[in-house]
Amino acid sequence: MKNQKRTTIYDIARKLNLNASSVSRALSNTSKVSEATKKLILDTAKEMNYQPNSLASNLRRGSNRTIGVVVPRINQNFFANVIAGLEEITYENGYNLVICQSNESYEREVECVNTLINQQVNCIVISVTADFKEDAHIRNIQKHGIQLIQFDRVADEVDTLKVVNDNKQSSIEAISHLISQGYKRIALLEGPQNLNIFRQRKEGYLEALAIHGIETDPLLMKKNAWTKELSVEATRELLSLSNPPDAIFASTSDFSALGVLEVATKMGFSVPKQLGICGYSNEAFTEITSPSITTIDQHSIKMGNAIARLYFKEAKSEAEFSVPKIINIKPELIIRASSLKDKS
Amino acid sequence: MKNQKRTTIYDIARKLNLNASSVSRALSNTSKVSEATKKLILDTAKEMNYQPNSLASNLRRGSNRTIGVVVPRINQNFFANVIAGLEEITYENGYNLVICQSNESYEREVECVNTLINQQVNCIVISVTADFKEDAHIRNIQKHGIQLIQFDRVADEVDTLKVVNDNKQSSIEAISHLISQGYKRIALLEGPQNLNIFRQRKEGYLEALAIHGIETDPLLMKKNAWTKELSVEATRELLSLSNPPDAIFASTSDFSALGVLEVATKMGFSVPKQLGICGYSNEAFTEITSPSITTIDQHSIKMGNAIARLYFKEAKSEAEFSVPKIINIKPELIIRASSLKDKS
DNA sequence: TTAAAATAAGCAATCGATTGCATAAAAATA
DNA sequence: TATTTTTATGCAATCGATTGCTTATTTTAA
Repeated sequence: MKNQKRTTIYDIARKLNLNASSVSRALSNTSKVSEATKKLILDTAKEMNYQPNSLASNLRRGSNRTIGVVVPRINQNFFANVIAGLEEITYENGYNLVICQSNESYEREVECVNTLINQQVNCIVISVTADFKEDAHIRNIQKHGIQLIQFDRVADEVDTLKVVNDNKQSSIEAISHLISQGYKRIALLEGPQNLNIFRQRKEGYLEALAIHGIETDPLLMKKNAWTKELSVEATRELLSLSNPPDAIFASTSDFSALGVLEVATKMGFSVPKQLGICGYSNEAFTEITSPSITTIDQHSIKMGNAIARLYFKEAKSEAEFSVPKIINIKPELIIRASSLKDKS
Repeated sequence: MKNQKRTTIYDIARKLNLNASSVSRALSNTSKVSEATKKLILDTAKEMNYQPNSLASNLRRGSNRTIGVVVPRINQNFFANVIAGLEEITYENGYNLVICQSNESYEREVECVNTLINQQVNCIVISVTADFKEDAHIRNIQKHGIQLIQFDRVADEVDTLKVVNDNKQSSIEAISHLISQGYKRIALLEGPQNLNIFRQRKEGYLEALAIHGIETDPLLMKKNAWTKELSVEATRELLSLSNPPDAIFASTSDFSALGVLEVATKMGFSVPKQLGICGYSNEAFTEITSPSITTIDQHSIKMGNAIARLYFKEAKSEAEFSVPKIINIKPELIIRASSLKDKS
């Protein structure tokens, strides 16, 4: 069974005393085959359990109806959802997805990209690693005439199609909400600043404070607090200050926010009365913690949809496709108990 | 830029006044090329930004170093983790993953499988839909000489490599634990019985009760309660019985268990004092509900690893690979507050 | 009945890399 | 120096499907 030979169009042609070209035409249903032989060919194909060899036809046509995806982690909620959203639309269009994960390693990301280039995918959809160093591999995609769409974590300086959240705006909304609830000393847990998304969230934080005439305090801005562990650490330091914050914006993730909540509870700060909390991503669990956590929904599935639609629109238009174009998906502030000082 | 031509080995050969075969040999680093020309070729390849065309070489070699995966939903925790586990090992071996989701639709599953067959993947890894009808498409994979590994939700009657959880055993452990805590009327939320995993979990439930000499009560076994909504419904009915259960085993998922918890709380049953709860899958949130939920961890990442390792072991052995072989991953009962009657 | 038009089917090149076989050149041996 | 062995390179077929061009056959029009 291992070395069983597959049926090819030549096998079908031989059996019917026809030429392979006729079989090909019958199968692809293009003109120039009589109805009678077409039926004959289709029946024999089914009978012989024929399955077309995509490798061959893709090689010939120079396209393989495939979109390659490179993400840091497949099993991270946000990325899994974006991929699900992508899959929905690509499937409708008869395309396939090849998925790679860079595991937050720059070297591995480069390898993934190269593999996808070799596979001649029609488009590469990428969200770069936190470990991002150079953009040569990204530019190389374009050099090979492959459509490129960056999303969420993007290399700003490369001109490509981009689908992003408006991180700055959502931060502004989150902070404004906290301020409107009466919180006055708002701390920030930052992510690595080499990633655009974390830079933008910080900008939003700073701008919101400025708008409301609140002075910033360097003591309240914690760098690199982007895992639950790091966040626990940072929160402990913040809450030990002689003048501790009365709210914490965990701009990196809901996991960080969860860390904040745990430490706060342990240290006897009541949430939201003494400490307001806002996370980021709207992970499923934020709804069921006590108190539930205020957070920002990134509409990840919609984002996936938008990326795929962008590709199919751009790819089908004959226009120059390299016109830089940025699609902004508006995130949504989900207000829950952890930031409702008013009502507590 | 759109129609930019890619560099091929012929371009390199022409530039160096060599034959393409030498270029190919130099690049694949097989013998029979002098060190001098090899260096020359490699340098020119880099200079010309050459990327091999995998389609061509795969066609020629008849293999494309790719594993196809078909799962019901990419963004479901369990599957996302299995995929992550798969990816880890396949990457180490220089293979790629092509991922498809069937969206719990049988028709779509068949399509996915066909696409993967056409793509000549080396192996198909599949977990079937709840909507499972016939196994012709699964058998077809084998007919085409493609390695096949089923996992978790498997079509029992097809002889293939399988990687599964011991669902029956884990159910027995869960129920035994509940009994040991003093619960006496234990209800079961079942999943669709056309899926092996749900049948096994039910078997385990029945067997555990039998072992402990507890009679079963048909009123306590709720069919098809496998989403949070259905589970909420079922729980409401159960708790409205004149003689309600004192524990509920949500064998379908933690989401169902969450539904149980919510209804119980709303109806004034205190958990775990009056009602014990056990879920399934160890979703992240089970740790942070109040009370936290007892559940069963399926070791999903390890499962993905095991599947991939199985393939690479079987694929490399020259032995008949179709020997049916089943790998059992032992799930682990994670005991949390929701089932600790003793201490409450 | 014959010429023109339309249709059906075959031929052969092509996509790019791989590989068995043949040959030329260099190295080793006699 | 002549002969054998080794090494490096070229030639050409191959993987399977697609497609422009040609030829054979049928249909339609004159």
